[in-house]
Amino acid sequence: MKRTRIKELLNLEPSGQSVVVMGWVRTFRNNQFITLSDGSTISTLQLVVDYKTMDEALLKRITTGACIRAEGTLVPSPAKGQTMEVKVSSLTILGDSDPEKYPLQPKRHSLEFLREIAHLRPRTNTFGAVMRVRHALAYAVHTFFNDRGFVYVHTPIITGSDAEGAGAMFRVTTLDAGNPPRSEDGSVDFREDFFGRETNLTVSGQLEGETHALALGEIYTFGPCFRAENSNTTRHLSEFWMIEPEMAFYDLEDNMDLAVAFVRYLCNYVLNNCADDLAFLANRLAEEERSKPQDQRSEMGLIEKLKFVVENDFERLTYTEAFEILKNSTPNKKKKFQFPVETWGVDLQSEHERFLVEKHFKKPVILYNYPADIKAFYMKQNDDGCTVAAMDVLFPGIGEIIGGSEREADYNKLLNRIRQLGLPEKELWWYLDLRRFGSAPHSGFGLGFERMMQFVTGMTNIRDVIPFPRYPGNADF
RNA sequence: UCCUCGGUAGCUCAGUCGGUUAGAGCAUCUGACUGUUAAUCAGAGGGUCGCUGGUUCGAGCCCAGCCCGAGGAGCCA
Repeated sequence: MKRTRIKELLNLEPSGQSVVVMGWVRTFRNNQFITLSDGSTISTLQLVVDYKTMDEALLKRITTGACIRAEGTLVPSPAKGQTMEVKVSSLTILGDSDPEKYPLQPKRHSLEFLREIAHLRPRTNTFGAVMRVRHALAYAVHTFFNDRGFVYVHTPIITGSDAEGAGAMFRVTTLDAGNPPRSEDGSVDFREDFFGRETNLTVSGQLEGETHALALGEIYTFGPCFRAENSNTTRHLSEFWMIEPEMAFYDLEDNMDLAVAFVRYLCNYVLNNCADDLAFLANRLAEEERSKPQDQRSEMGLIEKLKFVVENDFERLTYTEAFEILKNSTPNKKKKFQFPVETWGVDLQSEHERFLVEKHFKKPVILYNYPADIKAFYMKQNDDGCTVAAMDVLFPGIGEIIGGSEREADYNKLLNRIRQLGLPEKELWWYLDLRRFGSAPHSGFGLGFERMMQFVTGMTNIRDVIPFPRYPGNADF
């Protein structure tokens, strides 16, 4: 007989039909009741065994973590806690689990501890839910763009360009680290390396993405990015996944419209397709909030937060408008900010973004038209001569979830900026070529997939929304 | 990288002013019970107090250095 997954089984009418289930034992109570999980859903299935007739040696092997196959009949449950259960007629141990050594106990574990056993944490309720939501969110990304006629472009993971300056890069090399070939001046001779030049892991697919936007119209990338920054925070990873749409003929406003529609779609998709996992995560978050001091608790629960994003418009304002609000804000006047807001042009700190999003507007905020000096070289220079057509989408608790801009389409303006900043003009020849041959106004943005995951799941540490987090000092598993 | 806090049993933690044999709950094991819901009851085992050095008659506790973890900051998505 074929196995039925718990998710499907729970939709059946229990009427004594024969079923086969397989999964992992969560708890075994009273020598009779097995709580079984097979990962298909957050819900577990209760199996009932007859300890009087079952072989005692087999009974002893039903332990937390063991993998079993059970055959029996699906019947309504006489007790509270579940609507149906399986009366087991035969049970096989597929994989034993030594209870003295299995690290997961039927109790609450700290997320820090679970990070140390990242190979086993998907067996917990929390990480099971997170990973199912992660799948749904990734799927939603593709359906959103596919429905709108965007082309999914695979930009390179190994890259020769080190021009974007989005952060320190990881070198890719096959040279002997202990004894690399040297040039006459003593420096490492990368001409001898695998690609005949210095190569790194990509920090962003944007520049390559633009090449295809200026050929196919609307494209997006969705792949891993790598940054060798020594960042130790709850919202940074050395290896993370980023989604970067790039659209020909979009101006900054079109870009913002798309970003809002995108984020809304993702929230709505998860609300509609992950209800049970979301309910679990919402409850988890609520419990966590309860242990916080009152002034640090968030006003909305997880599900309300997602609905809020779906139903409400984001606040859009320019950097200059935000600057004025911050300058005249109570915390600034009372010198409560660690970094006071006084002169136009300063980069906004986390505390300022937080104030705008969490205190002043109390909703997601889009800031645009930033001072050119604090933004990247490729952004469209505005006519005012001092700002660029950049936009950042700021979310409560997470900060910047999207960063984007209209791109500079004018060859000379772009070249001047590259020279001004002393960037490697020669390396960027192909990027400049896009402006030499049939240049077009175009825009795009990058959405940090894990940051979106944080928002959607309510997990506060980014290391807990990716299966195997990489961060400084940690690349286990 | 900087700031703050932390590291005590498998897990989560307590440990007073530096003072006898380092504790609890859960987990595990043994027995009892047998319609349980992180089952319950009784009992048992389980410790390099992060590491190294120092102060002291005496250090889990004080000092120094190092390692590891968390939160915040910077960088950013």
